Amino acid sequence: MPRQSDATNLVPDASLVFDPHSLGLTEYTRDFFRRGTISVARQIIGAWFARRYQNRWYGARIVETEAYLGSSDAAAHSWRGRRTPRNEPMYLDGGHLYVFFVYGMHYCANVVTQRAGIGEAVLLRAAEGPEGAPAKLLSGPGKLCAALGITVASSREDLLSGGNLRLFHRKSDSVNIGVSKRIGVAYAGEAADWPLRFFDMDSPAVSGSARGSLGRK
DNA sequence: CACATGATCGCCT
DNA sequence: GGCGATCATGTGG
Repeated sequence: MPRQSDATNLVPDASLVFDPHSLGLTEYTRDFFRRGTISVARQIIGAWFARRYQNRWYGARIVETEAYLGSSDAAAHSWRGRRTPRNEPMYLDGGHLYVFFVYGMHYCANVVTQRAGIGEAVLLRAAEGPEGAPAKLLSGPGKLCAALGITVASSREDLLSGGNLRLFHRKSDSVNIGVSKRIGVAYAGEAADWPLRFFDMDSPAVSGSARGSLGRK
């Protein structure tokens, strides 16, 4: 058995197989991701994050995100303009993926926003699989990556170059969106209280137990 | 339901 | 050397 950190291209969960085209999904344009990070974080609630693996598509509907606002945001890896080998993908053009490894065992996936050199991104925190998938299979950023088999091997990938990772949306979808402070960033001073977490209030797959002031069980 | 804790390791100071 | 954009499991109310 390989150690976890050696696993770089994992198999997605079989329950996530789906067909993007039969669902009437379309892809975003580059300009969509080059806009304000908060807008992108809100608007990709309800979008489908998809990975092609061995000629099949696996995907899940995003139900929870967080915005990370670059150099002015003490919770962001790009705080004060910091650039390291790990966070370098944050500075790619909007529409790329930034994946990092935390707590010695989990991966977290972000969609880069704004233009190259800015360093902002949206963390994908939770999603729902297609019908039939276990309700809480992707109910957390680490679980989301595990279920889709995403690791740092996918960092730097472009969601808009016809590759194996993409983001789809359906034009007419409307979602009841809740807002709260971000999870797990208590160290970040006043930025810890900024209302930058967005979630589908009607989804049972939202991570943790706190679902905002209107939280439901 | 609300905490508390252990697991585990790459990254940065 | 310390700690983290997490998760599962445990305890107690």
